[in-house]
Amino acid sequence: MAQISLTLPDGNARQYNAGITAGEVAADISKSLGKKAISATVNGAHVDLAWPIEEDADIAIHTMADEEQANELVRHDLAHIMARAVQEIWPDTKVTIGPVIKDGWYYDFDRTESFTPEDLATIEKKMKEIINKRDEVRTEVWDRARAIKHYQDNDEPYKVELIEAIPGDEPLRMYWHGDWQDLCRGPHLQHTGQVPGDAFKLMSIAGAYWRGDSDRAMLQRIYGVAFTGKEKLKAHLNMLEEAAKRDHRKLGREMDLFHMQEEAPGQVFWHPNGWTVYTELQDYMRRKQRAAGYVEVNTPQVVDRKLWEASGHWDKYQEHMFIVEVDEDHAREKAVNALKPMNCPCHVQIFNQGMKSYRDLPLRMAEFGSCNRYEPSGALHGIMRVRGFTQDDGHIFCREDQIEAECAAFIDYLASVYKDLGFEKFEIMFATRPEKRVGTEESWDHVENALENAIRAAGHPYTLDAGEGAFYGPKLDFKLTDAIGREWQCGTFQVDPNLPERLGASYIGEDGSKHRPYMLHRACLGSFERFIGMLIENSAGKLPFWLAPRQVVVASITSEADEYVLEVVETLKAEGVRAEADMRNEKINYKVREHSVGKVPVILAVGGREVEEKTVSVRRLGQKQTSVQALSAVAQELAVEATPPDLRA
RNA sequence: GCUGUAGUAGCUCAGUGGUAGAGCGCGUCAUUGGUAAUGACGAGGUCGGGAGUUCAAUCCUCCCCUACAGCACCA
Repeated sequence: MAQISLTLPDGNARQYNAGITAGEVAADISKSLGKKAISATVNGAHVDLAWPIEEDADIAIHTMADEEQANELVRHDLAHIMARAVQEIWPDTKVTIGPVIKDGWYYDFDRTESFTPEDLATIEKKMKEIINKRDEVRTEVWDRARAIKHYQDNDEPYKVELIEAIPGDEPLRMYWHGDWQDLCRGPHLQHTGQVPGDAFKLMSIAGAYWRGDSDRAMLQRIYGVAFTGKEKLKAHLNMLEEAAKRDHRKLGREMDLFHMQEEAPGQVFWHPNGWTVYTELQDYMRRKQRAAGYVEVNTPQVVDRKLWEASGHWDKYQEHMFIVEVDEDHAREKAVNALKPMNCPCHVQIFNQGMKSYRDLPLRMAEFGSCNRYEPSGALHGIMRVRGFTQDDGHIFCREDQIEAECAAFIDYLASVYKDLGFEKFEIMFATRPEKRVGTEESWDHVENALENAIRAAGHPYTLDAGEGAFYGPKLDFKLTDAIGREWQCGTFQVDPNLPERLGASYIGEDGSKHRPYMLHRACLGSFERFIGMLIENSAGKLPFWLAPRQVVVASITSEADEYVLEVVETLKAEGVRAEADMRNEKINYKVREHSVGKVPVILAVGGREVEEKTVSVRRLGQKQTSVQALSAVAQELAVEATPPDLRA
């Protein structure tokens, strides 16, 4: 029998007969490792302990202490165990697929009856029984024909389809958890008892399309989360609770920022507090973009379909546009209009007015553009995904040789804005040509190269997101990570050779003849609505002082201080601080609680002593201790904090 | 849009085939207090909309709207 050499992570090599399994290697290294081992990585591939190794390889044996591998195995085995539990309880259920995802797994089932939330407890109970049985996990390699026959005989049509879709004719791996069998790539644990029975939880049931295709059957998906230990599960559930507390819809109500109602689905009624945040942010962005060399414009809301036909949007997005037709009795002539779903075609109209010279380029045009899109009802989510929104939109008309510098300048601009708003780090995704696209391959090659060179030149790391570009051109997407680790795509930078062509934009070059400009679409916040929603969730409502809608409440402790309360408020207002008086006949405890719930960053309490001494008792949101300070000093300090970051000395 | 769940007072929610209840909030009065809820009293709802079954519907059935979770979508 041939000898092979297996190299351990510490560099030591051991000799074995070819065909030895990783489990046997583990047991050979030490008895305890043999017991604790759960899987192995062989030449970079994560495999079962029962997997035979036929040639020289690097090998690492994993135990439950190897978080990454252990989580994968636990979640993967739980997917199988759950599917087995479901089929044991409801034998007429058809199985499909059940992959591992972040924090857990899901499994999609086809069953006539709907699962109910109560069913989850039943399934969980059954799963624990299976785990307690410590059933062996077996694997066999079958050829395709046998596997297909097996699933046909067992009336599992989805599995048949899956096998038929696997390219090539390599043999398939079949796994058994006890008597229950599934087609699977592996790897798995050795027996069901290795899965921690107290570190998983079934979370929810939802519909999901078979193979992610909305034209195909709707299956029932059950989601679960799982970890290697129950403390980790607990920590995860706490995190979810924490996230729920930050929900912008809840905070939006508690802080009296905005509301939404049935009569205007997907549109925001901004209340005074929320609108203060909005306008404060908009004022900031206006200063920033002016400083970055943009000219600001404004364009119509209701635009004839002819323009959308010319731009190509009518064809592609008609169903997602609000169509506006004036009543025939009133209209002088019949016209079909659409609420603008985007600003780009309108900006080209401005560009097209008069002759442009190469000397005018790059022309950076910005608009706080209000757009309306008829988003599918299921897509709406608070103020994060709405039907009426305002983008911090901008289009740069430029020559090809200017793309690189404009891209670099935009990344600087965006980094500076994000930093001011409390996000030090962001990620760049480089999205390339999608399947459905316009333009020639040469043009795509060209523009993708130009954009990639531009990011490289900007010296920022990026991740390739192949096939995710816009239909007209490649793009960069900018992702922020919030305080509890969630990612948000906000900024974008897109190169578009298509729209200037379609809408006939041109400039006169140095050579005296007409040329096509490139159009760069870019946004930093994305939309004010979404970004504010994200800011609320990121800060759990504790917005930075300069953005906080109610910055200071001056609360009287006794009515004797009322006059002084007003004086303090006036002093602060004169310093540009948003201050208000609370002289209600309530106890100070009550006022402190109410304004704390309302996320007011600073409460200044004043009673007899403060009136005497011209001081205020300062209480910062979230802090228990207070400090008594001179009014003048506090006013100066708060004036600095109230200044937007770009205006600070 | 699809699957599922839900909609009762401003908010959070209980409840019932015989036209509704709590806590908070709101109003009035008393209370003048020292950093996350002072007390008493009071007002407030055609039970999401429409149709049907029934002597009788907030409750049962059907349709619609909206929200929530996920999927699909996101110029």
